[in-house]
Amino acid sequence: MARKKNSSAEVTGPRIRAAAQRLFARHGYAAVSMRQIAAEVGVQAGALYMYTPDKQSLLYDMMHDHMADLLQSHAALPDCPDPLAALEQFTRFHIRFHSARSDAVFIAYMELRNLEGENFTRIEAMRRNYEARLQDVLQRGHGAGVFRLPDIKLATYAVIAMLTGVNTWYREGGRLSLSRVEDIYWDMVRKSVGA
Amino acid sequence: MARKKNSSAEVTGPRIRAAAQRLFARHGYAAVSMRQIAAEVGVQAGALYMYTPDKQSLLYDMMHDHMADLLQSHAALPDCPDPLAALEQFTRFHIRFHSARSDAVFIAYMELRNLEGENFTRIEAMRRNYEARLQDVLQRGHGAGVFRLPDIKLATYAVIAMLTGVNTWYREGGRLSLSRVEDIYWDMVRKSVGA
DNA sequence: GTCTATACCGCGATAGAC
DNA sequence: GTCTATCGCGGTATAGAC
Repeated sequence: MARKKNSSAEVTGPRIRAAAQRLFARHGYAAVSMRQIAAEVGVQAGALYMYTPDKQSLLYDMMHDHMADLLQSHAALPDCPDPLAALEQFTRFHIRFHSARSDAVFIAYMELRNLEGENFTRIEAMRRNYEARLQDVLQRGHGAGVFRLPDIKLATYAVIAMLTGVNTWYREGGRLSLSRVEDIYWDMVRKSVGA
Repeated sequence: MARKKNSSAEVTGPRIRAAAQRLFARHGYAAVSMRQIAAEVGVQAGALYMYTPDKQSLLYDMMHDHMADLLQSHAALPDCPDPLAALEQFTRFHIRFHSARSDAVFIAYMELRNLEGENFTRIEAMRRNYEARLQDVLQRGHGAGVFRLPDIKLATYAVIAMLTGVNTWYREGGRLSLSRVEDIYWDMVRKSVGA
């Protein structure tokens, strides 16, 4: 196409989304104003409305993109017929994927209640989809006698909560490398399901 | 004392705090207005300022009271010299205490970033104090050879995250009684620390 | 495509009547 | 102790110039 490259139109949209994500993660959706986002990008507040119909869409779109990326990336993993290998794969994938996107993850968990109507329903469904994939692994392992689980549903919640908790304290360049963190959590997850 | 009972002054204060807690938990501190709180109580917005100097104090006070209650209730538990018994005690205490106060717990975890200056520092210190008590138990058990832990600090984070996760799904009158939930989580916690 | 200007609203907080 | 009225500010979103 003969479209001009580096036109500011092609660059301002992504910059707005990036600034919004950073600010929403830091201060919370409700506490961030359109004026703040505009200032961060270096445009006037009115100019934002060339790129988003409103503030709510800014939130919904970033949450949707994040969840779609999560589901797609997880689906792209190689098949693991062995439940133990599948659980290890899930554990390492979850930690690695989430640690690389701390702002988006934080927003996805904290700002659900600020989604209006249909928006909430759609994101919630994607989250349940993801959790169901872990539950399938646990169910398979339980059926095969590889795991010893008092309750599949609660084990799913427990493992997800444990893994997602990594994001509350992990910072790059800290005491432990990410792959060491993966190792340690995998050890605890494996034990917790009785494998 | 000859003070009149049921004067509205003795009743309005607590009602304001209760309404604020309910609304903050449901919609988030930043999204709730003083007018909404007043409407919930059935007074005008201006009347709130007889009971709180400002909106921020409303948030800080409820978080402080919650954390103080948590620390005091935990300190009141009987001593457990045996690390395994101590970990079971902590597990059951945490689940039971938190499930009975879901609004306060939700606020304590979600609204930390809306505390200004000193307020943040003080609440954060109380939270670290509570987590240190779990870490002590794990440390003792590790030293005694009762637990097998790859990393004490991460195990603390993992157990806290797992247990606090109960609040995201547990509802009274659901499929499982609270003491059954305690049993199931205790089973997973015990296994995860290698006991 | 971005600006300035602005409409319109609701915010936290205060003052003074009752 | 609660009301009404109001201040000053900043919110989202839009209109029209450039």
